[in-house]
Amino acid sequence: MPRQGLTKEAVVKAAALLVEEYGFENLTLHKLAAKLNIKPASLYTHIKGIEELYSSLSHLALSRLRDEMLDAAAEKKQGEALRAIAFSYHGYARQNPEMYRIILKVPHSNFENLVGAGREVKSILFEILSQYTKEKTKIIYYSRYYHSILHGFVSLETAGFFDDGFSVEKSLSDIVNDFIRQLENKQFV
Amino acid sequence: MPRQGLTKEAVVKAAALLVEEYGFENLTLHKLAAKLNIKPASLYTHIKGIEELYSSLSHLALSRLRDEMLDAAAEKKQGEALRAIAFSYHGYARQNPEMYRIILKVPHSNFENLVGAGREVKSILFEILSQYTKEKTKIIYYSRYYHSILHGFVSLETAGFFDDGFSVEKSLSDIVNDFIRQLENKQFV
DNA sequence: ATTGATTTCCTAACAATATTAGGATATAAT
DNA sequence: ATTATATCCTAATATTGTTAGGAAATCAAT
Repeated sequence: MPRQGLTKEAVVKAAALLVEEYGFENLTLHKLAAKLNIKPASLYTHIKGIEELYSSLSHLALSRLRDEMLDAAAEKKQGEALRAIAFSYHGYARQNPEMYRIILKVPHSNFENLVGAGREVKSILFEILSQYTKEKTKIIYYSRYYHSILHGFVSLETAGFFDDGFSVEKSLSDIVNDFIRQLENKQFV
Repeated sequence: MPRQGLTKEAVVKAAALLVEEYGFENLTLHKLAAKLNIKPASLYTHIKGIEELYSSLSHLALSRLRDEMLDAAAEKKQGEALRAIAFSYHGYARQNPEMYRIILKVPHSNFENLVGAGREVKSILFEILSQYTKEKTKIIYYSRYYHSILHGFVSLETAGFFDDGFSVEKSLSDIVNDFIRQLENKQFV
C-alpha cells in the first residue's frame, strides 16, 4: 500500500469540501475515506472519531470566518469597520452555509479549542466597539448585541425565514446602519 | 399484543420529551419505541421515517414557541408587547434548548407545514410592528431586525458564547429597550 | 353476532454507519 | 542495518434506520 502524506489538516479540509458539496448530514466516514483514497478505519489514525471531526470542522469554520472578518476590518475604524464586518460575516455564511451551520451545531463547552476560537471572533467585535467607549461593560453589551444581529440574521436567512420576496441585502445593510447610528448617538463618557 | 391507542401526536410528544432529556443527537427510534412500549418497526405505522419525525418535532417546537409568544403579547401593545415577546422567546429557548435548536436544524424549505409554522411566528412580530407604521416594507424590515436579535441572542447564549460572567438577562433587557427606543424615535408617516 | 376490512403491532432481515482489534508495511531514527 | 514509529489494511462488531410480510386487535356493515 503506497502511503500518502496524510495529515489531520488534510482530512479536515477534505471533510469541509464534502460538507459544502453534499451537506453536513450527508458527511460519512466512508465518503470521506473514499475521497482520500483510504479505508474508513484508517481515518482513526488522524482523528479520534467523528465527534472530533465535527469539532475540527467547527473550528475550521470559525477560523475562516475570523480571517474574513479580520481581512474586512483591516485599516478600518468604527462604523466603517462594523459595516465591513457585517458584509464579510454575511458573505461567509452565504457562501459556506453548511460550514457556518456547523459552528452552532457542535456544543462549544465540550471543546476547549472551540471556546477559544469563538473568543477570537468575539474579540474582533470587542476591539472595534472599544473605539466607542472604554467601559468594558458597555463594550461587552454592544458586542453581544451586534453579534446577535449578525448571527441571527444569517441564520434565519439560510433557514429560509426571509424568503418573502424582499431584498435580504438591503435589510442587512439598513440594520447595520441603524445599529451604527444608535451607537453614534450614545453619549459615552 | 394488547394494542394501545397510539397516535402520531403521542409519538411526536414522546420524542420531544426524549429530546429534552437526552439531547437531540441522542434521539433514536429504538429509544423512542422503548419509551412507547412498542418495537422500532412499529413506529412506521405513525411516521414515514425519522426525517418526518424531525420535521414534526420542529413543527411542535415552533407551535409551542408561537403559543408562548401569543400568550405573552396578549392585551399588550407596542413596546410592552415587544418586551413581553422577547422574554417569552428567551424563556422558551432557555427552558427547551434542544427543541429550540431543532427549529433551525431542519431545512424549512423541504416541508410546507414548517414554512407555515415559521410564518405564524413571523406574523406575530408583524402584527405588533404594524402598530408603529402602515408601510409594509418597514414592517417587514423591523420584523427581520427584531427576529434576528431574538434568535441570534438565544442561539449564541445556548451555544455558550455569552459565558463570560456578565448577566445575560440584563443584556437582553437592555437590547430590547434599545431596539424599542430606536423604533419610537423614528418619525413614521 | 358474524363477517370482512382496516389498523396496529410484530418478527425477521438488511443496509449503512461508526468503531475497535490486530496485523502488515512503509517511513523515520539510531 | 536495525529498530521504532506511523500509516494503512482486513475483519469483525454494535447501533441505527428501514422494509417485507404476517398475526392479531379493532372497527364497520350487515
